[in-house]
Parts: sequence; structure tokens; C-alpha cells
Amino acid sequence: MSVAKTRKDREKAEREELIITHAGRLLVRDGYQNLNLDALAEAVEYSKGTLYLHFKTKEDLVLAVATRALRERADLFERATRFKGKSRERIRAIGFACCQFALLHRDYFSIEMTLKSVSFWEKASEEQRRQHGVQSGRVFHAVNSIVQEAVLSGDLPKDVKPQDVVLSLISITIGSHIAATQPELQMLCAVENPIVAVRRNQDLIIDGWGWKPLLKDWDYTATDRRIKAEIFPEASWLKSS
Amino acid sequence: MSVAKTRKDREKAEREELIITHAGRLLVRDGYQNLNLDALAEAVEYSKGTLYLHFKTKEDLVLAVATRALRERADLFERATRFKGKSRERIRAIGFACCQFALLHRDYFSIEMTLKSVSFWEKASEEQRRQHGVQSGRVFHAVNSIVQEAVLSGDLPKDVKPQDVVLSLISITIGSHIAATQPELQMLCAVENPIVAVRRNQDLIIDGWGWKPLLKDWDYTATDRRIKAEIFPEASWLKSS
Amino acid sequence: MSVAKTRKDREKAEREELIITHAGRLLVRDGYQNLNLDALAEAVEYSKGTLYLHFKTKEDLVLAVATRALRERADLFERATRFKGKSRERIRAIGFACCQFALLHRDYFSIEMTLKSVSFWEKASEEQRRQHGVQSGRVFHAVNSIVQEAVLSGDLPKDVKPQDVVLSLISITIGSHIAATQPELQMLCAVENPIVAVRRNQDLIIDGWGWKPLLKDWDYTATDRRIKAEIFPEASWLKSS
Amino acid sequence: MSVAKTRKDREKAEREELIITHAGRLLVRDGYQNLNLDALAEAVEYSKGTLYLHFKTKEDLVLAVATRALRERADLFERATRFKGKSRERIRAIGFACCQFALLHRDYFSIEMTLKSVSFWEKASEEQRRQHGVQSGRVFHAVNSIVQEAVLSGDLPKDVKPQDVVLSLISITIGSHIAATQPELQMLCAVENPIVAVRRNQDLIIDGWGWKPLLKDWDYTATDRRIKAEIFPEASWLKSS
DNA sequence: CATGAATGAGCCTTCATTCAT
DNA sequence: TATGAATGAAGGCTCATTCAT
Repeated sequence: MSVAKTRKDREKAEREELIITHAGRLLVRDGYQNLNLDALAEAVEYSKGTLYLHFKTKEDLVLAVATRALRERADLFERATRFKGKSRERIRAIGFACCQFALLHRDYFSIEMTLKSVSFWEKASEEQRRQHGVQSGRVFHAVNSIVQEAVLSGDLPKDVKPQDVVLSLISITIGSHIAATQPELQMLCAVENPIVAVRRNQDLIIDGWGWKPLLKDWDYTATDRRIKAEIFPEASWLKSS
Repeated sequence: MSVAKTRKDREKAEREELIITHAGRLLVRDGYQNLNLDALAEAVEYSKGTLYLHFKTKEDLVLAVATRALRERADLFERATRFKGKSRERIRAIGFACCQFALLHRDYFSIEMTLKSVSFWEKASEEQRRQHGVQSGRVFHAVNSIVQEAVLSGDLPKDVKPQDVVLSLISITIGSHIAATQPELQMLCAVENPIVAVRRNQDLIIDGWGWKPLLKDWDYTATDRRIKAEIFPEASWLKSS
Repeated sequence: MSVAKTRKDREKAEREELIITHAGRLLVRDGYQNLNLDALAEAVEYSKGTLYLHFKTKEDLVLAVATRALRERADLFERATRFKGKSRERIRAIGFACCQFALLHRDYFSIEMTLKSVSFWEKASEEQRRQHGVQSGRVFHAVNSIVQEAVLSGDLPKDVKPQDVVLSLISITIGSHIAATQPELQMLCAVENPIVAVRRNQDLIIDGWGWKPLLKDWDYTATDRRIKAEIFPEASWLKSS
Repeated sequence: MSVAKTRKDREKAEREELIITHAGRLLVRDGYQNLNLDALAEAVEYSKGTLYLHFKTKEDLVLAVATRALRERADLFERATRFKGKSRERIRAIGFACCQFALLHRDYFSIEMTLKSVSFWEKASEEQRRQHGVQSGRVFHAVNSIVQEAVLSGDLPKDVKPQDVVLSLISITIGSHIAATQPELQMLCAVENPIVAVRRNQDLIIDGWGWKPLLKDWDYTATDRRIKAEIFPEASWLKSS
């Protein structure tokens, strides 16, 4: 029976994955307000009632979509963390992870934005809120650990506060992603490749903090090649970043 | 009659302002999907029918809210543009304008985000779309003109593309604003004052581009005082930025 | 002042005509439920308030449109009544009047049909209801007088009840008009010219009653020419009936 | 499961019938524009949402009402078609079918008239439009087949066009029905029994075409008795037509 | 008299959620 | 456990009618 239970559990988890995947797809296509559970039920080929066996409310479901994406981001960040090298090389790996994530979840932000509404969180279940918080923490700590190491090792000035660095990195990444994917701005600023823009901006911030070795003092070509090979072997886009 | 017409027009414009103001408030509180015209009508103490005398659809109304905020931003930017001084001082004034705007429209971004949906723009009227475009352009050109001047004057390296600089400035501002106002990140990164965080990040980017005089080479205290006095005399928050 | 009053009255009547004319046009184009007083006010270039100075309710207005059409029909019928000739020739003139009316008010029926709703009459004013009744009576009596004369003169069998004949004539005319203008039936029954179909059906009914001289016993070509010339000189369509 | 499915389907069909029946009743009472789905939902004792599980739009529902009536008419006509006898006897049976239908759906015409609006058909679903077309065709072909047979057999003159005969029959039936049920005309023309009036008018038209044996040449009493007994045994009204 | 801004009741339609089977 | 029919509250929008100017 324990075996049967296990199989049941696995099936349940698989179905949950299926639901989340399709929900994410529809969310990106239609936005939160136009996501409708009838359409989702049809897409996953389960009944609407079954959706409610997995998720207490629509908000719960959407939060699960966001959390899964966030977990993948955390996974990518932690993989980047394990890169062997200077702190600046490792934060660079994090930057690559951001781009990899952005490509996998091109419209993750549009989902994340809907989470900002107060009423949203009120309707989501405690458990989903907790899980989302856990993944947020993993992302933060992945970056923070590298920054702290850089301060300790002297790659960053002793007097910078690690949290400030983390915040600036998060800020430039979020902002670049939003800005570089807005059609209006793509036109005005002649953005050819959003990924390139994001990475350039990250470098600007990192240089801004005086994180050694500065871009002008070091050739990161070899580093990039190693990151590509060792951390993101699956990422075809990194061919010629 | 011309007088009466003028008064009528003024009253109409005033009521439109009133509606937009309240709509903005509710929009920030409840989000786009939860903004309901019954509640708005009650808030402004006019009937629902009257709302529709001013705005063809709900989308039109929301776009008007966004456009008004954007216009204020453009106004602030253009005021900053008129600051007399080095290019770096003037881009600094733009940074101050961002902060001033952020304070006036703390949650403007959450509104702007709802505009991303394709179906949204389809339902908005041509006129409102046009007006929004015009204001977007003003904002861009205010920043762009300063950057171009910096390149011409040699304050920025000759080989940087002005649009890249503009994009990075917009990115860091958007991103910092979002990040620094997220409760979760405020906690993790110990953000005491979001405004300070935004401005620090802007400086990092500007230094990152090598925009002279660099922060370490120049004392901007006097500049800040002048910006405060000459450009934003009304902004109390600038007391001790 | 009496003169001024007269002018005012005339202006009022003229405006009323204008309103009814435009209302009829919109009614035919959009149907009763889609007739909207804003559009009508714009069309007549008077304010909505002015419309209400002339008509108590929307129903009143529509009834006025119907009544005016009915009055025109009655006028045409009474003109036909004055045709000099055999009773069968005169009822033939009525038939021509029907066609003339149908051409002038191609979609009068669609208006008349909306009058059938009980709730409609409840909302119409007493005065308008009365006027509509008066015109109905004129139409009936025009036809009835000819039928009675035919019975008296022996052109119709002595034992037919005039009212039955009148009813059958009204029936075939209404029915033919509806049937011959339905696209579906036009296709199935190969209706080339609705007017011709209506007149043929009228002849069938009249022959059916044995109204002398029967179609096969008399050549009505000359009659038709006279009706055209004497009664409907303005009707271009009668060229080659 | 197949059994359960069958039962479900049957229940669904029954509920659909229930909705259509009540909708027809309200439609006749209030007209299309005043039919409101809240009232209908209350009448059928199902929720408004349930109505929408059966019909995509209000227009769809109304069209379904019309189509069901039309189907019944087609059924009656096809039954009449199967009457054994002379062609004139069989077209007479069709006449009886008209009356039987008129009694069952006293106010069908008022519904059918609302279908004339162009905007109506735009909002109805393709499927409902198709079904309505199919039933229209059945009605036409039932009549047309008898007329053609009459021409071939020499009961109608060789030179008449069958479609003209069909059109005249449809016209007199529609028109008589409308005229004979208008209170105003009932009064003016002393209509005691609308059914009798309709049938008399039909005979006039049929005689008008010279369809043999003419009314004066044949006693249809026995035919009527047979039609009553063989085709409409359920129709109590035919007792003494 | 004429206006047209303001009203607000009313309606169609959607969709998250429930629950009997 | 899975289903999907049923629900009903909610919301955007219209438009006939009124009334202060």
C-alpha cells in the first residue's frame, strides 16, 4: 500500500506540474484577469473540479505558477553559485543565470506583477505564500553569499554594505528586463537584443561598485566560455554572448 | 456665451481631474481588475453614466490615469532639463525628478504594468493612445538630450551610444523603484529609504558609464542644494537627501 | 400676436415633421430597440430636451411615425377612391395605392410590427393612440366603401359580406408585402419584382370573390393607364406595371 | 455509462425544451426587447448561468424559439403532404395544417418578425442559423411538391409557375393570420373566428389560380372529414370547421 | 423656450466556486 | 477520487428621461 501510495503521490505531483505548466502558458498569453479556469481545465484535459483538488483558489494556482518559476530561478542561481573562480566571475555567472531564466520564462514578470495586488495575497493559501517566500529567500541568499565573499576577499571595498549591492543587482536586472522588452523603448533606444542590454547594465552596476577585477582590467572571454560549458551546458543562446 | 462656455469647459476639466485622481487611488489600492466603476462613481459622487461622458471605456479611463502621471513625469523631467550646469549635474537633476515623481505617484508602476496587456490597448480609444505616446516621447527626449550633450561635450566617452545610456538609466530607475518598494526585499536588503536606494543606484550606473565628473572626483553637495532650490523648491523631501 | 402664434405653431409643426421623418429613417435602419434618442437629436440638429417637448415618450414618437405613414396611406387610398369608373377599376386603383405606399415606405411594416407589443401601447399617450385609430379608420373605410358599392351594383355577388372582402384584401396585401420582401422567400420563389407579386396576388383574391369584370373577361390596360395618369401622376414606377 | 449518458442527454434536452417554452411565452407577452434573462431564469427556475450553458446569446435563444415553432410547422406540413387524394385535397390539408399551427403558436408571427433585424442574425450562432434555414426549407418544399404535382397532373393550368402559387399561398396565410388577429381589424371587419377567415382566404387564392376541382364544383365536406380523421386526429378545433 | 449634462435603473454576459453523482 | 452541471454575484455599459440654466 505504501508503494501504491507513492505511485498516487507521484501521479498527483505530475498532474500538478501539468496544471502549472499550462496555467503559466495561458497566464502569459492572456494575463491574469483573462485566465479562465474552463479554458485551463480543457487544456490540461482534467475537469475543473480536479483543479480545485489541487489548488484552493485561482490565486493559489497563480501563486504556484509564480513559485515554480521562482524555484527554477533559485535553482539556476545556486548552480551559478557553485562556479569555481573569483567572486566577480561568480557574480557574472549569476548574471548569466538571470538571462537563462529570462529566456525560459520570457514573461515571468507579467505574472509576478499581478502578485503585487493586496487582495491577491489575501485569497492565496498560507502554504503557497510560505513556499513563495522560501524560494525568494533562496534567490536572495545565492546572490548575497557571493557579495559577502567579495567583501571579505577584498574584491569589493570593505565599506560597502552587501545588501546594497544585492539590491542594486536585483534592481538593474528587473529594470533592464522590463525596459528592454517594452516595444516602445526598444524602438526609442534601438534595442536589438534585450539579453545583451541586460548584461551590459549588470556590468555597469558591478563596475560601479568597484568590484574587481573591473571590466577594463580583465578579459572575461575565458570566464564566459567556462560558465557556458560548466554551468549552462544546455543553454544554446550563450553561443556568442 | 464665450464666458459660459469657458466655465463649462473648466468645470468639465476639473471633474475629469477629479475622476482621474480617484481612479488612480482605487487603481493603486485594488489593481486594474478590481477597479469597479460603481465604486468609482460613488467615490467621485457622480453617477456611472457621467463617467462614461468623459471616458468611452474603462480602459480609456485607466489610460488617462497613466497618461496624466506620465505627463507629470515629463513636466518634471523638462524642468530638470533646464538646470544650468554640467551635463552630469543636469542628469543628476533628472534623477531628482525621478524621485520627486516617485513620491508623488508612489504606485505609478503598478498602473503602468497593467497597460502591457495587448487586449488593453485594443479597447482604449485612439485619442488616449496618442496622448500616452506623446508623453512617453517627452520623457525620453528629456533624458536623451542631456546624454547627447554629454557625449558631444566629452563628459561621456565618445564611443558610447546615447540610447544605451538612456536605456540603462531608465532600467535602473524602474528596477530600483520596484525592488526598493517590495516589502520582501526591503526586509532582506534592509532598505531604510527607498529614495536613497534609487539615487544610489542611479549614481552607480552613471559612474559605470564614466560620466564625468565621477562621484569620487566631485562634491555634488552644492549641486544638490541648487537643484533643490532652483528646480524643486516645492519638494520638502529633498531637505537632506 | 395671433400672427406670431401662428408662425410659432407652424414652426413647431415643421419641426415635428422633421423629427418624425428622421425618426422613421433611423427606425427603418436600426429597428425600434436600436433607435436611440441621442442619435436622433443629432440627426435633427435639435437637443434631446426639445424632442421631449414634442413627444412625451419614445413610444409616443414611434407611434407618431407610424401614424404619419398611416395617414399617407389613407391619403393615397382616398385619392384612389375618387377614381371614376367601375367598382373593379376603383379597387384596382386601391391596389396601385398600396404599391405606391409600399415604395414610399418600404419598411413601414417593420415599424408597425413593433406596435404590437402590449407594453408599447401602455407607454404611448392617449392622444397619439387616438390619432392612430383615426387613420386606421380612414384606410378601412376607403376600401370598404368601394366593396359596398360593388355589392350594391352587382359587381360582387349579393351574398358576400363586404367586411370579408375587405379583410381578404388587407390580408393578401400585408402578407404579400411581407413574403415578397423576405430574402429567403425571394430566393426560394424566384421573386424578381415584389410589387408585381403583390399586385398579382391582389388580382387573384379579387377574381376569387368573382368581382366583375374578371381578369379574363376584361383588358385592364387602359384602366391602368388612366389610374397612372389621373391618380398617381407622380409615381414613376408605374411606367410599365 | 452509456445509459447514464443517455439520461443526461435526455434531461438536457428536456430542460432546453423547458427554456424554449418559457422563452416563447415571455417573448409573446413582452416582445423581444423586453425579454429579460433574469425573468426567464426565474420562470424556468434555473439560474441565469444555466441558460448560458444552453444558448450562447440571447439571440441564439430567441432563434431557437423560432426554429422550434418552425419545425413543428414543417412537421405538420409534411404530415399533410402524406394525405392521399387529389392535389387540391392535399393543398387543402396544408391549409388545415396552417390553422393547426396557428392555434398551437398563436403568436408565432410576432416572434418571427423580430428575426428580421440584421443585427439579430449577426449575434446568433452559426448552428442556430443553419437549423432555422433547414426548417424553412422543409416548409417550402412541402408546399412546393404539391403545387408541382398539380401542374403536372393538369389540376393547375400548365402555364402557371409553381413558385408564384407557393408565394401566394404563403402570402395569404401570413397576411390573413396577422390581419385576422389584430383587434382593430377584428372589430372593423367583424371577424368572429380568425381560423375560418384564414381558410376562406386560402380558398379564394386557390380558386383564383383555377386549381381544380374548384370550390363551386366539388363538395369538400368529405375531404375535410378525412383530413381531420387521418391527418389531425388530435385537433379538436376541426370538429366543425 | 431650448438645451444638454446628469442620472441611475436595467441588462447581458462572465466565471470562480461548489457539490451531487 | 473525479466530474462538470449548476450557480449567482458581479461588472461594464446603455439610454430614456429629467431639470437646472
